Amino acid sequence: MHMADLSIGRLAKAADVKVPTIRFYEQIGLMPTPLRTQSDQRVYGAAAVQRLRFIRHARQLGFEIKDIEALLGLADRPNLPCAEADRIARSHLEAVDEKIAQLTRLREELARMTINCGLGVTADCKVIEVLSDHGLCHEDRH
Amino acid sequence: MHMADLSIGRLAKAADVKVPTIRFYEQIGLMPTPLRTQSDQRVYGAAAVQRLRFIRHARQLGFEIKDIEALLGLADRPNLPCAEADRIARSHLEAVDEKIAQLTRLREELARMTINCGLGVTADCKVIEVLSDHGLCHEDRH
DNA sequence: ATGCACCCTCTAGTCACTAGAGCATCAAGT
DNA sequence: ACTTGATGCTCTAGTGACTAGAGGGTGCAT
Repeated sequence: MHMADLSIGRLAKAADVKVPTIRFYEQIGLMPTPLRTQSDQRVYGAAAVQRLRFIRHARQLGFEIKDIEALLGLADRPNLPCAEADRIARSHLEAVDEKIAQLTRLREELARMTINCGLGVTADCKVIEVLSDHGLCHEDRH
Repeated sequence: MHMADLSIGRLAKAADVKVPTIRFYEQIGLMPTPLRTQSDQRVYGAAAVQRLRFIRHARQLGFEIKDIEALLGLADRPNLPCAEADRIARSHLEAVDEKIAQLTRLREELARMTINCGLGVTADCKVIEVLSDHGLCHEDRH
């Protein structure tokens, strides 16, 4: 065992990813199958830490695993033009913008719902009322 | 068959919900089991349209089905104080606010990633670079 | 009578994990 | 050397909210 070698638990700490998640990534082929000790325990090197951190960061940014696979493939071939990575990131950015806009509209509706509520009985409840009658809703995107 | 009665397909159109989704809601008990024709087809009345529209609107607002069940229960008992409905809506509003804040931070990082990218090769790609080295990321919430 | 849209049930798949059972192994302290 | 507790292993099944598909039956218009 090399000095820099890590058990799955240490890798998990080094990349801040849970142990079962690492095994799951291996199962779906996102992480390569590692070497094993004689007693069948996984052994990882520094490259695994790099790769797993990349994955974790991309997941936190909301990239799907398919996209991460593509990005990892690109990162491994530094001579390719980076237009593809850019395309993936830009299309993700668009999706995030759309999501923010949608959540902001939603927030307004929720705020209107709760602003005059919490004191009376259900019959006069703004929350129930707004949910019951879509015509009361000021949102026009659905 | 009453004049106002609807097949599942007509109900789907009336509430703008897909047919399999209605059957799914019935299966999990969110929609009541409807009457059937002699040939086993589901028959719905006006109440089903109301309920399904309520569900659809609440889902669009991002409420979970558990919450919707609770809200439906409250809507059926108009004499209860509406504090509970208000509590559900307010806690959902908080979650939405948090999500918007999170997505906004994320958006900034993505925008920084893509702003100088798309022209060179992968080795110089900002997207890959930022994902590879978390230290380059300005976000502090992870 | 023929076609076509609609309806039925049932199973399995999606996504990215998470939880749990049941067992083996390792590291540290006594 | 022994024990104890953390960590490791595999495997299956569950989550949420649907969605897709197989394989068939029904309703209505031409």
